[in-house]
Amino acid sequence: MPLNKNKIAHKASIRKKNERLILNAAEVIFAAQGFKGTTISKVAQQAKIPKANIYYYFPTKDILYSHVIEDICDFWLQSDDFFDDLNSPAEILTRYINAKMDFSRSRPLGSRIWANEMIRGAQYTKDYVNKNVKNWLDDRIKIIQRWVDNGDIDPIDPRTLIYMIWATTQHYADFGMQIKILNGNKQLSDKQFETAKKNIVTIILKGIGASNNLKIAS
Amino acid sequence: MPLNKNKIAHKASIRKKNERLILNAAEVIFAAQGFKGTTISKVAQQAKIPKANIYYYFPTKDILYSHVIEDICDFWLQSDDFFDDLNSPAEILTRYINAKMDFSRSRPLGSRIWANEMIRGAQYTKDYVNKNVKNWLDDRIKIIQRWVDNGDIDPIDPRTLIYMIWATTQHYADFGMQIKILNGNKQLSDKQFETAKKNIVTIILKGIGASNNLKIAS
DNA sequence: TAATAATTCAACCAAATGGTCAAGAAAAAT
DNA sequence: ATTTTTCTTGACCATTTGGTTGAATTATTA
Repeated sequence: MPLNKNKIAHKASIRKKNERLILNAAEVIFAAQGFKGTTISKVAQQAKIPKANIYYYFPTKDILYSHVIEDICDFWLQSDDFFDDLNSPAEILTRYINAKMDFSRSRPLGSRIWANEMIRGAQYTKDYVNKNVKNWLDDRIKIIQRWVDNGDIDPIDPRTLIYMIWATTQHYADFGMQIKILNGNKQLSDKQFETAKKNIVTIILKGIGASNNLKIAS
Repeated sequence: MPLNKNKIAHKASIRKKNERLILNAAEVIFAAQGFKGTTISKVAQQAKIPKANIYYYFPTKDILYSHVIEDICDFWLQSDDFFDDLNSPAEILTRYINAKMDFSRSRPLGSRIWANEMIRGAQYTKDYVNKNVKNWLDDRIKIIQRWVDNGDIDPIDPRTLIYMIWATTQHYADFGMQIKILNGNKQLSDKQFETAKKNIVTIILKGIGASNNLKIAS
């Protein structure tokens, strides 16, 4: 039955396609309006399908929201991989900061939804933070602590460093509007954004004493 | 008419007292639930007064919200004063960062409401950012640029530095719940918080080359 | 082709919510 | 003491919103 695979693939494709359509639309609305501010009608409008259709794929608003959150978490696991343990502190941190900055620019919506979640008390994300994020963080803390113990970098608190990187990089997504207004109501140009990236990397690397063997970007 | 002053004072006091009561309650709810998630009933419950009473002092939810925002802005003008131009870069930035960190710890609600505002596109705050915040920022940029030109600090982009400080310090307010969960579900202790403050100051000062003539905190 | 399963969608419903009102209680002014 | 003003509050209303239903349409299978 060589057709079987195709049939299944096609069957799944209508559902998958529509789920994706709805999730993308929902991401836009949740990011801009928050959980309560998001109505299924607005999502439907954004997705250009009738409202009842959304309920066909996602039985409740809560379920839709958790799928959006899950989506975001899946995506973020990628950027986390940029923080490996194969290179020098300076190389690893440069890569990680740049990756997080690029995510903030190319996909700010997820970051905003996440920020909203945390502000509201991590109601839907407590478990995820408690498990995945905490594990990830604890691992990186160990890595950074090893750098400190080896004398590769200054004796800084690893946790504070990570928070600093998260805060600074995600600021460019979460506070994009503020940055835009303060930039004369113009989105940061590619050049401005690259300047920001370079400066952040430079300041942090030097700040923790990790830039010794790297040329400072001019 | 020596009583006149008293009368007015007293007259004003009932209103002022209740407005304050309501604004404080509203701040709690707006911070935790966002604009749409806040209902006047919840605010009333928080303030322990009947709902209609709130409408007596604040005719609409929007008006109540803008008063809360105004309140926050007024308060923040204080911390801005910590960034003067009378001392060395290291002293000024240390003072400013510490002040912002302390605000994040003692009054996180305002920061969260502000973050929510920015995420949602600064709908109620565009003018304020465009005027007051922008002016303040442009002034500080000039100050920092002077430091750079004088060779007091490394040649960094002043704007990026300020954003870094804002992001990092406000992270402790906005992402308080995340930080708590990642700290084993315990709020940061005073000692942990002081460690964070010290580390942030140390990393930033060294990162911009301003710590030359300051002893590094141990 | 006939039957079955998956998908679309207008119309509907109950609960929640922003906001109103009018009547009574307290305070202030005369 | 009484009139006027300010303040309080339960009851009420229109709109919005999360969610349902059932019939029509399209796709899949036998």
